[in-house]
Amino acid sequence: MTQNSKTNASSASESVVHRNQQDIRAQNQAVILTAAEEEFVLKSYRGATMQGIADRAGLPKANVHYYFKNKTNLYKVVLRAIIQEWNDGLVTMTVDSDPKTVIEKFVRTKLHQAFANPNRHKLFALEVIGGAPHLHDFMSTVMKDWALDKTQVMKTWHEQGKIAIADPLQLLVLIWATTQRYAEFETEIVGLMQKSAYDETDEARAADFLVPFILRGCGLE
Amino acid sequence: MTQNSKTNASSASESVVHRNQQDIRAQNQAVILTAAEEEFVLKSYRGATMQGIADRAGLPKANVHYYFKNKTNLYKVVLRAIIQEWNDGLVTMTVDSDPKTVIEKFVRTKLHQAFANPNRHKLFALEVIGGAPHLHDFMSTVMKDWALDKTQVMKTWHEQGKIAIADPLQLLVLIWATTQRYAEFETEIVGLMQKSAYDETDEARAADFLVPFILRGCGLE
DNA sequence: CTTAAACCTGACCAGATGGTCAACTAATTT
DNA sequence: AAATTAGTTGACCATCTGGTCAGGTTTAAG
Repeated sequence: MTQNSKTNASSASESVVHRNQQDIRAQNQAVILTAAEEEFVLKSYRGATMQGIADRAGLPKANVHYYFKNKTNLYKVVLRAIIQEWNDGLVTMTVDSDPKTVIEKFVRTKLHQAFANPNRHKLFALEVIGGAPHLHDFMSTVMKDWALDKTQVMKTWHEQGKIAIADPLQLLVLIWATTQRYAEFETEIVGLMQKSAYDETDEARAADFLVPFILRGCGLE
Repeated sequence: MTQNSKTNASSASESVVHRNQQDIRAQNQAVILTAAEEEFVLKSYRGATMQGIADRAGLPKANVHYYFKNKTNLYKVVLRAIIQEWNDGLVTMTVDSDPKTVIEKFVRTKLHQAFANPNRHKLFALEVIGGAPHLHDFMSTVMKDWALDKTQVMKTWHEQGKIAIADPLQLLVLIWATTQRYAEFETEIVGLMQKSAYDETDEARAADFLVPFILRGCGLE
């Protein structure tokens, strides 16, 4: 796959097709970012090498440096994609929202992201486990504000008797844990399922289990 | 803390107290292992340096090599402690067991381990996320056998109408995810709780939330 | 008290890795 | 089609790090 884009490029140039510079930039950057994501997940920050990323991308190492100043910069760009995805997965919830609807949508959204982009979730997890050295700022501002706002809403729901959860932060942690787990622990779960990779049905199977389970846990449904 | 044991050792030698060799071995190995666990969690395998581990242990680098042949060997010893703890946390469950009792005990045991030894759980998670290169053998034998045996028991429970879970593997994943999360994502959770570390009440708070939630989710209680 | 065994450590080395650069080719502009 | 800008890359280097080792000190055994 990664190899392909290189092969394609060469065969294309044989037929004297000139890629315009915008495409060259976009393509190469994309290939490098994907390669970097894989390498960082597999080897973690220090274990990942620029040479390894270059090999995965099918480009010479110096070319990687041409597009991304240095290793730390490349890593930061990868992290930015994670934060972007996190923001996209937000769900609006106010005291007037229907708890059941909101919670179900939240679980499904997070679960879908986990299956769609496991590597990003793995990378996020690696960061947090290692003390979030590069995400500390994001976590203590954007994420914290969002979380505290939402727990406040859920606390109100509880006071109104709409939900059986007295400590909403615990629920938030549980939902993140259960959904993201499918991405982070892909290796383990896939192994226990006796297969070599998730198939198209696994996200649905997880959702079918998780959604009713969590709603029941919340005293809904 | 780590620093202390060095300071203590020096001040002890001032008062001409001779540590016997068995104690020396045991103490130094213990200090090094703790230091290694921290360093490996914080920096991951490749990022951890023997010098860094030595500094944390308050010993010269060459001394670390004296007790543990090399970096890989030291890492393997640390991993062995993880597997040991995993085995200790097993719960016996047969088709005749009471689901509610067994599940509650399992959750509490895992949760207690998570709070008691967060670093080990973080290290385990780092391994799995990175594709479990060093735990592959353990996961595809011991862990798999145990998990498949237990899902079989739970499947029988379901057929007997004792439990509302049709897909026990999903439940197993959920329990692992929710309990271990408190260790793995310590940084994040502690931050959201607006404190700098877990206090004595947090394990109980997690258990009070998790146990009823999961039992309700299983259709018990 | 002598000898042996275990422990300790500063100094050193070889290999790996991030990063640079000069010379080159390809695309774009004028 | 000349000039300019963008992309490409092999070769090179400084630094970091795992690992070794010789010569030392401390503890234990005879």
